[in-house]
Amino acid sequence: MSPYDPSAFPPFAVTVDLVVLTVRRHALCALVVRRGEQPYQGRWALPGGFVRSEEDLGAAAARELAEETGLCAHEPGTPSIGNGAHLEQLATYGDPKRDPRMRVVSVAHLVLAPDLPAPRAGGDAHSARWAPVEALLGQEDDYSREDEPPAPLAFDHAQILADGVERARSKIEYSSLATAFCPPEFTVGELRRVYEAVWGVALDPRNFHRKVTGTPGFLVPSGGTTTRQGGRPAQLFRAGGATLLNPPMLRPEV
Amino acid sequence: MSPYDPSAFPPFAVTVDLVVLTVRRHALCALVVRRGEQPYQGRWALPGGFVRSEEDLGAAAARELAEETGLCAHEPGTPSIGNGAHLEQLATYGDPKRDPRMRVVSVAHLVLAPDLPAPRAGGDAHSARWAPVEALLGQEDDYSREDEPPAPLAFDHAQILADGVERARSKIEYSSLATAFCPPEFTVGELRRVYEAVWGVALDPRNFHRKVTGTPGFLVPSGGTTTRQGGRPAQLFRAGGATLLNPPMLRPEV
DNA sequence: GATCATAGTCGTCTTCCTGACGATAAACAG
DNA sequence: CTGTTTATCGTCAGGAAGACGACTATGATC
Repeated sequence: MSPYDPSAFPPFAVTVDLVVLTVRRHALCALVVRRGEQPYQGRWALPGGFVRSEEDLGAAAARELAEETGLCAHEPGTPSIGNGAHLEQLATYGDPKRDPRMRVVSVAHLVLAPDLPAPRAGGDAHSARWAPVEALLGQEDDYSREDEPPAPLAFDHAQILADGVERARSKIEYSSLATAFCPPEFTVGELRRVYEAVWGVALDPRNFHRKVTGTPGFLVPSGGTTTRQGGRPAQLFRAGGATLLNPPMLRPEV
Repeated sequence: MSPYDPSAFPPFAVTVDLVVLTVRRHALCALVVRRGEQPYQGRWALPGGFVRSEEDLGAAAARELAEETGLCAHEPGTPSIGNGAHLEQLATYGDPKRDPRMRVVSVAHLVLAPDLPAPRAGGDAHSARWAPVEALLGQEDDYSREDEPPAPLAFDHAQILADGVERARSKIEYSSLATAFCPPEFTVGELRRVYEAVWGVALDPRNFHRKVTGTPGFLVPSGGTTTRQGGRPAQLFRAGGATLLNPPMLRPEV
């Protein structure tokens, strides 16, 4: 190396893998599909697939997402239309032994989506489901009554998932990205429960309310109220134009 | 798609590109090499090259870095020995048209290094040099007496460089990574000039001194003093064990 | 209908951090 | 010796955040 000789380069397969996160029943959940073939047949894996010949990486990720969930994702540059989810590139994994069949370089992407109905299984997956990330990553916490034993994810997908979760946890600190987990209209309490689920901590409702309503551009009132959470009616908000929070939300000490 | 069929995948070339940053003469500079062949012959580009068949992505980046600069980089997981620089994966660029010859997916890496002597030109590059990022990115600022007209970088390297610079700018806010720009022993003033060069702002020496010396684990005194910056002798420090700064350094308003 | 549980919202107080900036200390240049 | 440069310590006011009390407006229960 490295005479830049295009005629003699080692060929790689390039795939995209998706870390699709949502908040369901007060828990951070990831989308996983059951593998229908070897290797790791029958094991859970992150959704993904090959990048096509004339396809950009982000486009491939958005296509795979649509195939698996029907979601219309938009990257930050793209104008935000419809009920799209947030999509961003996460990292690239290229260990020579990560796929026993051949050399595969996978460009992982992170998707943050509001709570959805059951995912539709599509493509090569026998089935798809939402699973709490704690169970998938084999944390210490209680999945005593979870219906799925914590079989490890296929390939290096546990590492990819862990990286995606950590990205989400840190990114909602200094950006308004937590609203990507919420429906178009939401209450301060619902947004707080998103933070609590993603961080796995309890937050003071009064300080949280003061913080988010006092940050300019974070939330804009939509006029209505709702009692879907019970208790006193809560004001409804939409995500404001601000994307960066300054000063940031502070994650409580460990 | 996407039956995961290894026998029928579109082949890609996978490369690593390097954004190597350092601080020289109070300016943030990047390592660029002059291209010796088509396309973009004679233009400046980021150093990089093909990933080998049995080589991990980070290893390929470290190898290319050593070939270009002689630097021994270590990724965060690796134990930090010697005069190594900081290396981390930045992002992956895979636009189908980014290289006119063929489909190339490039995994860009970010390297932060202390000020070095002139880079040694190696590999396929006719020559290598440090260039201020402002000139490379065609900023508004004064490069009136720069010896190089701001010819745009080859391929999409201007975008990659801009992403790397932005990563460095934000990362020194909440991590101790600014010390990667410093020699093993440095003064508070030298560290402050790193921040000033990377951010392009002036910082109050008194508040900066209070902040960095008051953050536990950021700096540990090494015992000696130096007057290499002129003026009153300054205490010498080494980087402490802390990697995350909490609370972070605050970048002044724009 | 009274009571209770639940969630939302507004305030207060203390503590910590930061930005602005005065003042002193220790070197070198003339 | 005097001015210049850089380093370092201190003070003060303003803002943000954690802890927590108090009040409000619903639905559920008796």
